[in-house]
Amino acid sequence: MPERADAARNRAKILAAAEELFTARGAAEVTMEDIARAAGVGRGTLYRRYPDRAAIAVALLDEHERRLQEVLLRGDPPLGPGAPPAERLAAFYAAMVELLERHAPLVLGAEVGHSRFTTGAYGFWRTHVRILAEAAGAADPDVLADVLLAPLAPELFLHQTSRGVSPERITAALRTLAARLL
Amino acid sequence: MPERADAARNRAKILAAAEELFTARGAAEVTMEDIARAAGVGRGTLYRRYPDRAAIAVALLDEHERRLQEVLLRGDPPLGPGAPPAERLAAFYAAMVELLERHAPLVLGAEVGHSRFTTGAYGFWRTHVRILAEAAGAADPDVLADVLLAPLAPELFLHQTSRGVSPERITAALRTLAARLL
DNA sequence: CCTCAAGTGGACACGGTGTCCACTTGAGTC
DNA sequence: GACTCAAGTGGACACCGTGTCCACTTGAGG
Repeated sequence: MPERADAARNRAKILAAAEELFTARGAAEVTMEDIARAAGVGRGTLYRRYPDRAAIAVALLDEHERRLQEVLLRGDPPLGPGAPPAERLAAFYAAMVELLERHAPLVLGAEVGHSRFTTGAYGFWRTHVRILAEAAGAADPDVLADVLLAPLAPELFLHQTSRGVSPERITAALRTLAARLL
Repeated sequence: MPERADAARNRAKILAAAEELFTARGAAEVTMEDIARAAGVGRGTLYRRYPDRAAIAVALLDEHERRLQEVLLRGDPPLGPGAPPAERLAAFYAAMVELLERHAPLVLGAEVGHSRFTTGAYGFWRTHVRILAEAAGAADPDVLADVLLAPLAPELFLHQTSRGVSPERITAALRTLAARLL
């Protein structure tokens, strides 16, 4: 059965309020109660849908990530299939940096707790990179995939940019990483 | 003025109790109150020295890290000065993986909050790696240093080992990383 | 208009945090 | 060995965020 009209309205209010708060203050500084109040909704209503902040951040990110995942699977090269692995990896890095740039607070919010590696998205990125590593004939692609994804950790991205490092420099460094390793 | 005798005794009790609890349950599952009780000490006494769990974990790690830092600065090659950058980086990776293997719960505990990059130790590792990158003539060593350190994130290490990846495989993957990039 | 399941919201109990302050204890002094 | 007092101690307290629970409201289909 479909969602009731008022429920859908509240879901939208919650997501809008949460996105606003996350980007304004950073996910760590936002409580469930803040979100409920900002959305004009009771705490019970909030918990009915989202067990914690991470779930809300994941919901907010979902759309953006899905789009990138789609392109990786079926888009044009070099992001999509067709280009040599090293170039595809470099393109993937560039896309991820851009995603971090736009949604870093959300990505970080999605990792409340220790969720980073257990989230569905990480599994997807991991598989993608592992397949690239395999295609390039790398030794132990399974471990290499994690190593290649490590520099995309959102805390690192935030730390670098807060130190004044531009996203472009990060992308450039990752491009050489891709070129050297695959 | 030096520390009073009872104070020193309590500090020792606190550190011993904390180390035990951290390794037994993982830092996230240990409260300040747990530590105080296990050490047979009041909460006030605990807070007098350590504002939070991270401070305790840092104190516990300090000794181990100092030893490695000493070797990096003044030990024999390839860890110490003298060997080519790529080899020194590989040796550093191996030493860090070993340190993670032995003290992963502590390293993770030391990162409660977002401290990873603001801790003194990270700065040291970062400088070390940056100098190696410079010596190897890499472009933008400043950014590369962070990228090269990213695969040593303790959460990643724990995730990998919990998936059944042996520390040796991790070290091997990092060795090729070092060889290719410097 | 009626019904009832879906949805709502706030009260509540719980657990951890960090502070505060009255008390105790150790170490120098004579 | 008694005296002094700053350093050190510990537990009571107030606060905050979490997650649950349940009596009430609301919307959609008959």
